[in-house]
Amino acid sequence: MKIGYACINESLGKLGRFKSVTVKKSKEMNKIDLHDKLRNIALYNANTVLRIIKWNIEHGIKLYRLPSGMIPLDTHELNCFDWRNDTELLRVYDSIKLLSTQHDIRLSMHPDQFCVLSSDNPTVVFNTVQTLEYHADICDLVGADNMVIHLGSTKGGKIASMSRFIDGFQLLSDSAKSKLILENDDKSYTISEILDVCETINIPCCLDIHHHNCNPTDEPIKSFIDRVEDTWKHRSTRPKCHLSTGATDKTDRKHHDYISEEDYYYAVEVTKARFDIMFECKKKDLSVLKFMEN
DNA sequence: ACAGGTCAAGGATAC
DNA sequence: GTATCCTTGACCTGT
Repeated sequence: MKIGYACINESLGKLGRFKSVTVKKSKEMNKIDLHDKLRNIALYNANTVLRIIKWNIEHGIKLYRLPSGMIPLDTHELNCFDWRNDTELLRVYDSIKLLSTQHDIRLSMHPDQFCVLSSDNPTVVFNTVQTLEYHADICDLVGADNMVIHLGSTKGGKIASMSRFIDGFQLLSDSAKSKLILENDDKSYTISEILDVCETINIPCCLDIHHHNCNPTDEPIKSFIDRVEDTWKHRSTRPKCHLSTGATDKTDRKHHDYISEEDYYYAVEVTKARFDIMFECKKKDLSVLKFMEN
């Protein structure tokens, strides 16, 4: 069982953070300057991931999520940086892959809220496919095994939306399909509904325990564990769950700075210590460290 | 050095 | 239909 965190590393200070550029700023720049800026940021972000993974190795942390902004403006029409063919950048990605493989580090990604495969707007679905393909490419280059998203929209009802999601999934490349995993959310789709979709299209289900507390099912969480585990069987990876502590109480959708001991040991118990646990809290690595000392 | 405002993208909700 | 919030982090501007 591995535990880990997402994106930022607090211990490294400024060196554990990432760079970005806004569309607005990019529009004010000439193409050559913008190209250089995008390339520099992409290189900086890749080296930051490498730096963080080295730090993770020193501290025994073997689970880590890369940020979505590895390539600034990734799928935006303004992007003039041919990152897929940049030898220097690919070399850094390769170092990440090599180091992670050597040290048994599990990597993942999490495309953000704008990725809505279930949208009723074809343009949104088209953009989502582009974004998922971009994430899948980065996953391949650094050796990440999965990318997790939410089911998304509920327009026209959940049944119709789940059906749109399944249709949207068919638009993805085999590479993206083989990495996509689905997570229950804190407002709309419960673990039960997510499992139905996962079983239909044969993709793994990522159980978010805090989301389940906010958006529960009639049945207790433990009754879903076997089904969740079964969705992972066809991939050669351990099941994964997300864990947060509510800012004020169990059903507070806002995340606390740290994961509480109570929540952590509950997650271990519920998943029978057979799942990797991704911490989702503000203090990132600092929270994970608290549970690494024993 | 620090505080506050701003920023690509979708969706839900309130008016 | 339009405004606003959700929510996070980086960056910029003003003090």
